[in-house]
Amino acid sequence: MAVPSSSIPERTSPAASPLFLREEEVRRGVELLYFGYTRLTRAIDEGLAKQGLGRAHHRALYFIARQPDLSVSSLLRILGITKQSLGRVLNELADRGLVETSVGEIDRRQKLLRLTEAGALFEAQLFDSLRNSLASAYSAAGQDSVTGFWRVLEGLIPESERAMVLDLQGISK
Amino acid sequence: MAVPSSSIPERTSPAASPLFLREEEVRRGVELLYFGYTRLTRAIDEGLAKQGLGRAHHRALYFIARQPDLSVSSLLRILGITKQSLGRVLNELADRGLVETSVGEIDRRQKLLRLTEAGALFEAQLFDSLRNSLASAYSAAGQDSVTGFWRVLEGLIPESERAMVLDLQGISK
DNA sequence: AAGATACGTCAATATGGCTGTCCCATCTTC
DNA sequence: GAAGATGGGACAGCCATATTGACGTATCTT
Repeated sequence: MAVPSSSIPERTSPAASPLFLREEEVRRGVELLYFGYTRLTRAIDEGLAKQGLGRAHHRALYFIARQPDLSVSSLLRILGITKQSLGRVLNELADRGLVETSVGEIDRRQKLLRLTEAGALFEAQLFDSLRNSLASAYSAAGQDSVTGFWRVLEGLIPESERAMVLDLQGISK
Repeated sequence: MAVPSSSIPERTSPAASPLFLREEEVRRGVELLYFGYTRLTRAIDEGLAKQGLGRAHHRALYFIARQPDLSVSSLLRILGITKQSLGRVLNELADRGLVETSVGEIDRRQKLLRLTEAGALFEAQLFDSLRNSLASAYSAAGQDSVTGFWRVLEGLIPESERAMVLDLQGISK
């Protein structure tokens, strides 16, 4: 048994005490999440590299595609990075003609972000790669598994942020 | 509907054609994976920052804890990074007295890695944070969901690498 | 003895974050 | 209408983590 497990009572069954899991169940989740997540993004990295872009650019493209005309501050809230970091990314995307902005109608201080035609095409290409990966994983696992997959992941997101994520998905819960 | 979805026939039901998912199901998976994964690691980042370490160090500590006396090349294979990158990380961990090495008995060229007592203690602390997060997500979702969660994630890992991951977990499948 | 392998190291480079500071335009409030 | 809050942008410098390429040494295999 691995050294750091010494303090964990392995005899405790998860059914008896669901908040004190056996180490193997935790490690399995951690590892599958790590490898699953990195493999999902790996395919995309190649497409991005061809354009001299990185994962940060994809995240911006992705969420702009998801919610056209969202404001810079909304995107900042979603990504959880600083204004400066996002600023660089957005400038690079604008330089390449993938993203364009317009002045907010309600609040003229706001800049609303959306993809150009080229940007939408590029994002769609990257999205295809995500769809292919997820489609094969979903169909190999079956619909019930997919629901469980979603449920567990939702539980990993702190209460305070869960609403934001579900909002993105149009879940008004 | 988001711009890049234009090429996706939303009418196609996933049951009829599981390999051509509706966009919303893909986006939901992508987003939950992104937010779930980053939130899981966020808690750990704080503990690491106190010691002046980063996520890369944690990954090394984690897998060394998981398989004491594993070789440098095994760790390289698991992490999928370059020798140079790992070298720096291991040196920093050794400098802080968290990791120690021994010469391989079978093959004296190998260096076998394991945690010192301090290293094991530190890794156990970080692991606690992982266990807490996963425990609450698992128990909120229920055992069936957890199984589905695992199944989908396994499907995200390419065939060629799946054996390596399952090996870690003692699944000889 | 020759070649492959395990490991380490020097050097340069890229990416994507961060902090701190300062600025301007616009909206809100008093 | 002035004061302050807010949305957005920009400059400078720093840090962590990864990369490539080249080279060196000890050890194992053939």
